[in-house]
Amino acid sequence: MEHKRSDGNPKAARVLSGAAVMRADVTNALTRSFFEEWARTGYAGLSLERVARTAGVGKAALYRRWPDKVSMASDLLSHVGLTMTDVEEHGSLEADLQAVLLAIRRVLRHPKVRRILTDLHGEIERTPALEMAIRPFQRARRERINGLINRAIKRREVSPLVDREMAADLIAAPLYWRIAVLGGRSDRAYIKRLALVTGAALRASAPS
Amino acid sequence: MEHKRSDGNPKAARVLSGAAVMRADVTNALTRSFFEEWARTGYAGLSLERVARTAGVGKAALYRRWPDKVSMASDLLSHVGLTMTDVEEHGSLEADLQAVLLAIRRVLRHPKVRRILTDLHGEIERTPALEMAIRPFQRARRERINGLINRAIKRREVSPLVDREMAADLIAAPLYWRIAVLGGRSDRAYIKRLALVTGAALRASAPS
DNA sequence: ATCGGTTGGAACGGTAGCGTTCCGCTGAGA
DNA sequence: TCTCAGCGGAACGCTACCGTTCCAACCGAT
Repeated sequence: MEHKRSDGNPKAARVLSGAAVMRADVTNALTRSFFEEWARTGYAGLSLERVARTAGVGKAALYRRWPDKVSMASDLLSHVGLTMTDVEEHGSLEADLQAVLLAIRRVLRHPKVRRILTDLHGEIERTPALEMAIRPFQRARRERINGLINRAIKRREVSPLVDREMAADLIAAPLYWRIAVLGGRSDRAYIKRLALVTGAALRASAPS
Repeated sequence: MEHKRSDGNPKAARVLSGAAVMRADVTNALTRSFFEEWARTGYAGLSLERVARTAGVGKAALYRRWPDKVSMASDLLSHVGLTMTDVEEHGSLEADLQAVLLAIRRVLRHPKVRRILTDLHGEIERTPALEMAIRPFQRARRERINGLINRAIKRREVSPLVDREMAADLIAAPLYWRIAVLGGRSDRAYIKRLALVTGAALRASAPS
């Protein structure tokens, strides 16, 4: 991952001394088009030539920034904001769960995010470099759920022996399955019930 | 779906009267190569030319059977055996759940199946025809879970008001997420605990 | 033995993306 | 004002796949 775009902050363009620097608006247009095309055609069908074209940019401008598709994807993914700052102390396990589920739904509601995510999960088997790029997201989700469980333990709502790994699966999977895989709906009532049911599952998930 | 291969039984080749019929061994080689390549390159990167080549078959033989990629995929998927005959009366909700989870794991353990499945879930958004082809599988899974719930209701283990739709999500999703999306392990102890926890969730899933 | 349809193989023209290179233009720093 | 690097755009040679067409060889049914 040694790109010519080294600082990771496109907005710093054209402020360096000496000579011209790559323009931030071009970088932004390329970034937008990349994800747009990714959602439209999938990663495998993604053509950098088309990305540059729909960005209204020459191919040279793209290849000056990234050497190839997987580097561009990894770099752009690693620069996506994580926005996981919510502390989420809502007073009960079920309330915390509902907040997490709503946050997950908020992300999965964007059709582009949904398409890119499902496509990505299929592509990772073929392109391990992409797995590295999304590891921070997985870690963030895991820590978020860990915090939720720690609070529940402190409240004596679940056993300290609760299986955290299984808990992570139990919380994230059903909603992802429903929204992203099956393309189904999930209104607020569904989320609320899912939070209650998941809470019951977590309370029962201590090893016997 | 009006292919020249109309009977859906390749083994009936060369028994009709009158003249030569497409050879079943060629059809089988193409089928095998199609899924092989699908697992290797993904649906989007799947090239019919390569399928014919790796099958040791001329392109003409392939195009004589299917007009294009999506027709071939739909046809082949619809001919995959469902093997959902197990009645599964194991005496308790948890035992039934464990049997279903083990069956799901048995399928997801095959790397090719896993790859094709995750790829398929991403591709469906772009190729709705594929969705039609896997509907029978979804229906079979749904009925299997419905039967499981009916037996649990009869045993008075769960409320008759249990949310069947959510139950389907709760049962299938965590294991799929763990094995296919995260690429994680799932030994027999994990399955057993997951069955217990899912059972607790189902018992709690009646509307308040 | 003849017939008819499938076979593997090769080739067709067309489309498309890759990664590179060159052009004349623009605009900001010196 | 001059310089210089990034800019859009066009073209390069290359590779690959599409869907079609032709061929001689083959083989089972009649």
